[in-house]
Amino acid sequence: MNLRAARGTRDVMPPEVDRWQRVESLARQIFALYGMQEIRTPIFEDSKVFEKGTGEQSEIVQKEMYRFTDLGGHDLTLRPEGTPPVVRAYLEHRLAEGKDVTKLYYIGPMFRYERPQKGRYRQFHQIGAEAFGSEDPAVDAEVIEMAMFWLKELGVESPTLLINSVGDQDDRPSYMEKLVAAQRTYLSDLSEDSRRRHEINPLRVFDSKDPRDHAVIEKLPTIIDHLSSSNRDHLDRVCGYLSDWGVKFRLEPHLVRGLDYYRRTVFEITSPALGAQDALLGGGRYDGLVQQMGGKVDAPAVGFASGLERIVLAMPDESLAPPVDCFVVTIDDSVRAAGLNLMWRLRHSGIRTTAEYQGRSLKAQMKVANRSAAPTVVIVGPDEVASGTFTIKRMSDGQQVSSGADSLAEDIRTLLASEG
RNA sequence: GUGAGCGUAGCUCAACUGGCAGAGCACUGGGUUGUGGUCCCAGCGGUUGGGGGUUCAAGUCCCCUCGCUCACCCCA
Repeated sequence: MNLRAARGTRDVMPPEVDRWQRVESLARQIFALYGMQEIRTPIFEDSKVFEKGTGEQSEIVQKEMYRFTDLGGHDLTLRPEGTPPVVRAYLEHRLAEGKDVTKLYYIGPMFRYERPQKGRYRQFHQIGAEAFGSEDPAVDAEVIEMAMFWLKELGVESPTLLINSVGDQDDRPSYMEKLVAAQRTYLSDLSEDSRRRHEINPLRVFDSKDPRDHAVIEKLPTIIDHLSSSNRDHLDRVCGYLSDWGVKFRLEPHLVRGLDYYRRTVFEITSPALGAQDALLGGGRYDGLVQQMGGKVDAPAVGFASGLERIVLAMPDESLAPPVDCFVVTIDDSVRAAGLNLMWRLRHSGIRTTAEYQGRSLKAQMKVANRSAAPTVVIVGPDEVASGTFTIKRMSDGQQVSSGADSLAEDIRTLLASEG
């Protein structure tokens, strides 16, 4: 085997692709109920979009980007996440200058150069949603509730919603001082990785999976206890709406996000059906990002991104529907053209139809039909062509009925329906 | 970037302390006229991931390399 999909990429083959289509179509359907509209941004952007948006110091920009110079000398990057391109488009098309709340969602591939493992690929796919232009906690709650509604309709296995607030410029700086000071006193008890986090991004110490760190983490001050009164109120109101709308969640003071732009509300939805990479979806409020990316004034915003590979992993197996309704078999070459003609008519009457194309025997054609999972077979032979009456066979029980060329589609539909 | 495990037929896997590469499933043909699935018969299918070494002899032992998987890390 010589050519293979590149490391960290994979083909989504039938029938798995049915599940992907279901995830996507249900997202479109449900997000529309919240007034969301789709945006399609380019797969690659000027690298500055991610340096300014994702953050120059972030792990993603530092070591995970598919970054290249094109033939014209432009510094470009395959998008590692969806939010910065959407913000860029939001600004480029002057949406920030109106007062309306803008709700956008996107579906598409993202790229990060990481070691592949369960639920983690170098090309992966996200569905994300962003709401710009309001700091009403109702919008935070609405976006979260929408995500939960969607996952519930998809039947994903026990999604768990975690919520926290990471504060903003009013309360975060003084909290960070306390946190760093506290971490410093326990420095020798922390793992090497957490000591590094302490230097680069102290909040992420809370994310450590190293058991040695857990004891220290328990003793560190949490931001939720140091929120300003207005940020505490914002969080309480988000939680209040969620409770009103029947969304179960857990307040998790240790929840932090990897991206630096989050302010106030952060949330994550996990599922036990996954491995170590158990976050199905994550997001939060990112007031300030619009301005940081060049907006004359800021537009507050809140959104999330979900990983499709992970959602599909967490979905239940469902019995797959047959890919066709009918299979046409022809007894010999003399009736081949008549058979193909019948197939053409069926398709134009809305019956999904296929046939065998290797010129094999009737028996072999029947085997192919059986393998195709087509629920019905139309048999075309010299007698049928002469009389204009064809035989429809229902594969589940072998029952056969005769039908004229004009009533064939209708009779197939009847047979399919009576099967239940 | 770090660590561990694993690479044998299309798939799932066998092959004792080194001794003729196998099975099941799948696939192809047949079991007498124009009917699939179950059953029976026959058949196709392999540089044992690749390269080197040790040996009379390597799927098996050693070295290198490539790939896959899981975890760390990162995050969706």
